[in-house]
Amino acid sequence: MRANEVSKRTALPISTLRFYERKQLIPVTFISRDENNYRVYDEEVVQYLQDMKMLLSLGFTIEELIFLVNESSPEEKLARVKDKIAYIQELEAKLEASKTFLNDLLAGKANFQTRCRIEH
Amino acid sequence: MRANEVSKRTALPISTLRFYERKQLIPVTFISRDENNYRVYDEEVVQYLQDMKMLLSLGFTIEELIFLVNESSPEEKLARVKDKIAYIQELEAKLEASKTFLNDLLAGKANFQTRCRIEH
DNA sequence: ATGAACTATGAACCTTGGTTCATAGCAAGC
DNA sequence: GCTTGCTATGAACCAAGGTTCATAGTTCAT
Repeated sequence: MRANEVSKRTALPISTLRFYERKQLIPVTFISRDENNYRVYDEEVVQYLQDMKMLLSLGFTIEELIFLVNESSPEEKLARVKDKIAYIQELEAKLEASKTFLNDLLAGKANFQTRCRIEH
Repeated sequence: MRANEVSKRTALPISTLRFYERKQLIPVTFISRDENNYRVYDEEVVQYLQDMKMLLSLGFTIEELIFLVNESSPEEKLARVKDKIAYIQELEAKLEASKTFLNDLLAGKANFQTRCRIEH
């Protein structure tokens, strides 16, 4: 499979595929080269990239993912994932607080709008 | 009040205060100058900055906040805040999905770990 | 067999939200 | 009055996560 197909199947720009490869987020075993030096991607890379995309969208950084993928110990992987779940729960609490804050703004409970109006 | 005090009361570095000012996130009416050209901050700027800090931490960008603060129409402000609440709700749904994904990882339902192991 | 589309490369560029630096003028305590 | 510390400025720098560019070789459809 060449870059174009991987790009279409993962909805990641080719430039991003190359960027991830440069960052070593894509294990070398997923990519070989043909006689023209064109990249040949393994079938499995599609699912792998979809997972990475998901994990990135959760707030994992590329560095974290590289560590997660390359981490030799399954226990370490589990620990990382558990950490992330805890982090997500914190985020959820924060978002709840945020909604309250914004709803207070809407209800006029905060003096934010008053202070904004001062400016005009 | 000078920069040092604002910095201490908002827990924002002075460099950040100047950065926000440069970006026009701080309305000019909150800052004047003394005879030495030192900034003199209005008392109200403390609460204002605390609000901005909160809003930034929710995912508002500086550009959004500038617009929100300077928006002349109260209706527009309300619309913006409502949009943000909707956005936060989307985020919450996404985080829920993320937790499910990660819990599946932990439970070994995904084949992510298997594929990770392939690399070693 | 020719032009459009695909692939390769390294380097430069981009955005967001800031921080650091070099240089210089005030300030405040002892 | 001297030293330490606060303030000022513009410009450069930073990290993250990519994207764009210039240049060059390859492939595919007609």
